Amino acid sequence: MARRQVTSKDVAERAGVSRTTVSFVLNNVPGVKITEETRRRVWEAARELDYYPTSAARSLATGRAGRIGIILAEGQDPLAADAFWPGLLQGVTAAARGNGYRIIVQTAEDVPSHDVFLSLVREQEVDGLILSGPRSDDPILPELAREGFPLVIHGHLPELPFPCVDVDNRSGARRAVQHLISLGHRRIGFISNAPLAHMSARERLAGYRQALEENGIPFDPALVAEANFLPETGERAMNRLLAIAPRPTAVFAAGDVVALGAVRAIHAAQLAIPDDIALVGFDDLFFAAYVNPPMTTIHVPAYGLGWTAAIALIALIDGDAEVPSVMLDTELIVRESCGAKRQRAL
Amino acid sequence: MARRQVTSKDVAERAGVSRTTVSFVLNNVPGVKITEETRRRVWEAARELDYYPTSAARSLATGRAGRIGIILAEGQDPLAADAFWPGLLQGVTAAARGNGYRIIVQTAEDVPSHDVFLSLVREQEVDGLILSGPRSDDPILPELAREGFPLVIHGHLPELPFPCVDVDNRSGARRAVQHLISLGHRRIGFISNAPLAHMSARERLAGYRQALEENGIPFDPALVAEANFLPETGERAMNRLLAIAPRPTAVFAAGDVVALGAVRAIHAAQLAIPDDIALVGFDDLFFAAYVNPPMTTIHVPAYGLGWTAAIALIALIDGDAEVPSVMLDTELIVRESCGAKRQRAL
DNA sequence: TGCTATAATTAACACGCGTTAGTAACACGG
DNA sequence: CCGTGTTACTAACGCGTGTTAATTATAGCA
Repeated sequence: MARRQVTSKDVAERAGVSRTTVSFVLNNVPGVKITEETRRRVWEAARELDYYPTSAARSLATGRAGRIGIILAEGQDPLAADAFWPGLLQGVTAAARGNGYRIIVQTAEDVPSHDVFLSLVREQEVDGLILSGPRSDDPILPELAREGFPLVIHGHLPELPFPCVDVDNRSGARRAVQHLISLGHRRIGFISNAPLAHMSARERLAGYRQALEENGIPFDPALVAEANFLPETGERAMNRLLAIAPRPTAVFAAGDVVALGAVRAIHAAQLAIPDDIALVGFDDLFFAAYVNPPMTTIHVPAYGLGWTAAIALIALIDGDAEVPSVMLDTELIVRESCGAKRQRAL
Repeated sequence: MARRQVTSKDVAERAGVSRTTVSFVLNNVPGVKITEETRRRVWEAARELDYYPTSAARSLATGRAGRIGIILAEGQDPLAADAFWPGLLQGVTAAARGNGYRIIVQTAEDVPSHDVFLSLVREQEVDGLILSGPRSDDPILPELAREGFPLVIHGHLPELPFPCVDVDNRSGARRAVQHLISLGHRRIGFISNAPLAHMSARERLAGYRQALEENGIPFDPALVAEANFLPETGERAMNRLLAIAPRPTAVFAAGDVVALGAVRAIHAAQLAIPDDIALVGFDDLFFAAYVNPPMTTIHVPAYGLGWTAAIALIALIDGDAEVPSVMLDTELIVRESCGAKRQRAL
């Protein structure tokens, strides 16, 4: 039934050479002289026997696993986190495959994060690790930093010397608000994606303020409403903004999920988007194109984040001393909710 | 910097026993008599040295990788596929972790699928494989079947002897249509999620017909419109149904993605959901709760699919001769688009 | 005491690969 | 003829574990 294991010894015998020569040829070891004829015979024997080197043996001999791990933590925003996984994973996979690495994923829902990944490191299952949304208080991280273990953070963790890969939240927010301003709005509300204790929320607020400032619009704290990941909190935040007189003519909701709640609140108030209130979101989660009206939002390059993180990690594994943190740029996706298309049509 | 590798030899020396004893104790090998005192000393030494067995060495010795692979193929429906990944992965991960397995994921976008997973099998990187949305024409699959390689299909592939795990599309569709019928509808349109060449589309259509039949409603082929994964195709299908006189009072869109297009078409025709046309979708993709109006749909248990597939695979790996295919049940999620809540409120 | 059975432990091998240090064959200049 | 290189290869070891077969200590019984 199960086919007999083909080893390099079999290939060696078939080609009439030693196992060493087989290894040299198949791995294309530089600096060893082997006749072209011998090389041919080895390759042919390997092909005929359908030889694949056993990964465990190779790992044991080389001391490298040939795998990188990625820890996917949900944080408090399962909806958005879920929406990012596929792109992130594809980016990591693509970059890793191009460099001969496989991917091990672990999801960390509620368990203490180091339970999930420490054994990966200690058992040498992986050569390096990408942490997406880590608990910054995990006591293992400083230890791994001291050991120089290759590790890349997706997100933000400045107190440790690991390279971080993240999207440029501030410039993205600035871009969104600038768009609204250039459409003529001057009274623009802000709904945070999360409590301001979160770095991403603070950064997006900073981008909002920066855009206002650059256009000489005074910042009004009353126009800032805090939401907390879930659509319901976005709805409540929007209702608070709607109660203000005069009402803002536009709102930047710093996360598509909370923007969904804002949409609901606006419709419940019998107001139209974008005619009564223009709306711009953030994240470009994949439902954004399909809600009513289709949402103008800031696209976050999930695939690019995964790719970049993997490339950075591989550089670390290869021993590069200084691998810099990276902030990826965002993109404004203009759909219907901001009113730009309608305005242009006039 | 990098800490010195701790081997079982170190543990043995520290505990004053042989390496063999260490292995016996730490692996809790049954049938070997070891003094309680010795056991204690070994465990203590292991703990003090922070010993973790190297996975490559263990794999080489045992012949088992301790990993299972999952191939995520997009098929022609990236939107829905993306929405399923996270739940599927979490289910697989949870079941695998509980049984001491790690997860290797490979995404297969456009590349020939066997390029993506054949080396995983041949290099013995994984003890078994879960294929999500495989190309049924891959010539490697019959070969793996002959070898008895542990493999589970997520989806449908009856011509090969692998266990399949899928959702019960027919009973789910029947449930959706039955719901509309029990709300009083008798003229119900059907929009397929995909061309009827696809098994899932045929099964969902069969469920639709079954529900009609069970309620004595004659089947009218004119009320069946074929869509093709994307929202635009759902929009076109809906427009065809809207052109029929008399207009259907309800529509079962056999996929949430095409249902989005249907929503757009209905709104474009200045009709209201559910007042003019009631709508039920399928899949419960996570935007379903947030579109306008919130969509009544059939929930597909992505997590459960992953869990079940992993459990089946582990049974195969453990040598169970007959691992049956499984069809998981669906659940009707009643929201606004079907009109049930409104009706009840009257 | 002497013999046997059992409990406790270990020496030695296997897993399949990469790799270092070495060998044999041969050419070449003097 | 010797000595020195160079080319083309191989013998042998190490990686860190699991496991089989053998060995030594301990108890039981006559």
